[in-house]
Amino acid sequence: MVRDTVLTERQIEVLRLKAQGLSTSEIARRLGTTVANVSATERKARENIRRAENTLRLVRMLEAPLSVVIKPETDLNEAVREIYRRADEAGIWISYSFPSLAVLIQQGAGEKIRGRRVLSEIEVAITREGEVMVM
Amino acid sequence: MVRDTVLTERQIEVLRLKAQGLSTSEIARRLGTTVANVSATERKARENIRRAENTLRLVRMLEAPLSVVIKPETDLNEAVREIYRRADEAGIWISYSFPSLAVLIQQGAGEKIRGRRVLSEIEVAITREGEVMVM
DNA sequence: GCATCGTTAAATTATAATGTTTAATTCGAT
DNA sequence: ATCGAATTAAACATTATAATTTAACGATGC
Repeated sequence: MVRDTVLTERQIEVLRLKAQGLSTSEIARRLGTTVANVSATERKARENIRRAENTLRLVRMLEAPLSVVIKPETDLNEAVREIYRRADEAGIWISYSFPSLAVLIQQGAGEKIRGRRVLSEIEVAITREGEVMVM
Repeated sequence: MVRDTVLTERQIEVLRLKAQGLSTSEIARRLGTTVANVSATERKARENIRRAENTLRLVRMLEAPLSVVIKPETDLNEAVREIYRRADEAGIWISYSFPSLAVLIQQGAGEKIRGRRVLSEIEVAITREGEVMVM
């Protein structure tokens, strides 16, 4: 990894040629390999990019100065109120309105919330910048 | 990798405990291993995080709609003017002043520039947002 | 139907990264 | 100077990921 990224030289080369508008078969011809190979390589490259994004998000969460644990059986509205309260105590200004924060948590929690009821424990991280993330 | 990141479970665990303020030896005790092991694991974790950052920067460069190639023997000031000119043509507003752009390029180019003289070819990518990156 | 183009799956080989230990080293503070 | 805490290096076994091929599958246009 010459550039010190999570992509291999091959993956970078494929992405570069794709970005230049070349078709998969053209890239395959240039690199002297099969279309299937190029396609698979591009796929892995994009997986790695997604992983890199997830990594930075996780790190932000780990570094978050405040984490709020929502217990099972809590109502979603109560959970949101709790988050506001705790952030307030910590002197952090949440950058979301009540409804949009509720949506954010509902989506981030996935199966851990059904309707407005919290089914299993959720950990919510709040960054210094008021960003809210579900762990 | 449960969270689909470039970090391993072990690395995440070490980072989490570190973020909670535990000392290396406390973490070692908890994880049932040596201090050296924890230290090395944390180091690798941070390397991976840096790689993730570099990856996203590279991807932004690859997706950049404009790339300017600076030839050897060019004067740094001329290079900067060239970048402004080409961005202008492409309807992109460079978000840097002349001097700060010169500094940015000088730093990004490393050994490729000595003083104000470009020694070997430099490729500069310009994003839609006017961000400038040396490839 | 049948080319064309691309994606996906499975299997294999090659390559690279991880976790771990031991020992040596660095760094601050006292 | 030395004590405690942390980092680094070297070496190894283990595990994970990459690249590649072949074959099958899925669209899309004619």
